[in-house]
Amino acid sequence: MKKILDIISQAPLFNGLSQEQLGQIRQIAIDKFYDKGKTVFMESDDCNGFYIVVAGKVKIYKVSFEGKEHILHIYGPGNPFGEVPVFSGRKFPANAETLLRSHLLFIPRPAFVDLISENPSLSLNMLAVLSMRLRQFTVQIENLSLKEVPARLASYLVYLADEQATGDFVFLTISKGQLASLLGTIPETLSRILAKMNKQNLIQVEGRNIKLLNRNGLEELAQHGKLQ
Amino acid sequence: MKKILDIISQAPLFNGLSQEQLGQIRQIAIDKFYDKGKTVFMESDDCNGFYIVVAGKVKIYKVSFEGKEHILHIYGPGNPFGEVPVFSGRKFPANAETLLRSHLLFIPRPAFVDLISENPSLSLNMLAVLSMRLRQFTVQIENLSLKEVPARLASYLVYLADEQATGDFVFLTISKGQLASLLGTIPETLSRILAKMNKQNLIQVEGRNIKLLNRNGLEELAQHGKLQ
DNA sequence: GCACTGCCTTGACTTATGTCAAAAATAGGT
DNA sequence: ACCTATTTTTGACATAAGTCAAGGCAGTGC
Repeated sequence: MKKILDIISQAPLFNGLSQEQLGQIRQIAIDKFYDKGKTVFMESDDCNGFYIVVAGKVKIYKVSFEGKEHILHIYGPGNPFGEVPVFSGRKFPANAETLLRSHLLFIPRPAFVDLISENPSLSLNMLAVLSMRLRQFTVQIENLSLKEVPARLASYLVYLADEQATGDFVFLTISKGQLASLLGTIPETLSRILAKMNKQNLIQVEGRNIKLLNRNGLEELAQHGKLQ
Repeated sequence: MKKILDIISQAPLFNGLSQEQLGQIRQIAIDKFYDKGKTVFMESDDCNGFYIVVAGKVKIYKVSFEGKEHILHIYGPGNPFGEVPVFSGRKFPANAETLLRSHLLFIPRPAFVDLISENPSLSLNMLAVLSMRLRQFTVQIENLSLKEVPARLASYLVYLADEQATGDFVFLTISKGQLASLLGTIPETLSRILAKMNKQNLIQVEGRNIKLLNRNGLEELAQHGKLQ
């Protein structure tokens, strides 16, 4: 119990809330446990609340008519997801599935709406979370429509290196197939591009460990990038 | 003055606010007038407030390194834009430019944050607006990564027909070049696809007037669409 | 009426990326 | 350690969509 409060208190959404307010949130939250590969909700399901990841990993994704899948986000501990229909009404806009055995908190809509109406700082936090999402989507759309796959990959690798703060070593926490889906492409294409980057001494791939050999080159590629 | 209040009172953002609250908003708002084709803000500009369209039309867009442009939204009267950095801090994530001579309201950030902290219904409205945007972006990303251009165009035409509620007649309020950019493609490709749809008796194009001849066919194309 | 400008269309060509199929490598469970 | 299932890589091929270039059309102003 203690631990859960620790995790949610570190989430941006609950940033700066008092112990009492956090307690209120814990009160209305419902624990949910899922095995790996389980569906949390499906696009067009009715929504009566949203979720927060306590432990594990969840992918949010869309599926095309032909069954091809595009991953929109992958969320880990501290991240909320599924909030959109809480405020816009309607159904979930995408699907959610666990990538690992996961512990989630479910926050029922009515109680949360009450809470947010009474706590300006909570509503400002939520506005900040949604705004950050919009910002990320803007980048995703830019990438998809204005950049080619090598540029998207380069940009993702540099982003990962910064986030993991492990110098020039990057570890993929998801499979390459999932990475392909996240970048809006297919495993074959990703594999070929990784091989090319390898050959050009931009990176050095060993399974899920990737070493960035030429950060400047990658950053340039991320911006206006062709890869011969 | 009266008219402006009418317009903003109809915006979803200010839905259900009292006359007094609307008055408060009008008080902090600053009128701005722009000729056609003027820049309202640029990506990475600092943000100290957001805008609402009173009259005219504004495009929100991204530009690639090579200068190619992708339109994210086109907003008309009643629509707010540029709110993201108000809540997430940081700079504007995209560019804004008027497509027509336009009258905008500028809402300064500090005054608005005060207002929203004191008005739960305003903050819930704002959450709803941002959530709707996220929903739209989800669809855009799905379209860009999982559908081909003919499907995106078909889906846009059907959407327009519904929105304009003019039966099977659609009028493009933007140039075909801009439509191409909105669909994430280029004018040449759009032109060719329109010609193909014409030949297959799905639509009948006459300048900016398009008649939908086979709505079912278009809807099917929008979902799993190949166009031979 | 005529030229000018911007927008749209058409054609020939290139290319990035997807598809299909098979082999190779890796991971997981017993 | 072994076997199976999944993931990844590689190859040959197909194709959607971009590039470049030229011509047509439409509206505007002189």
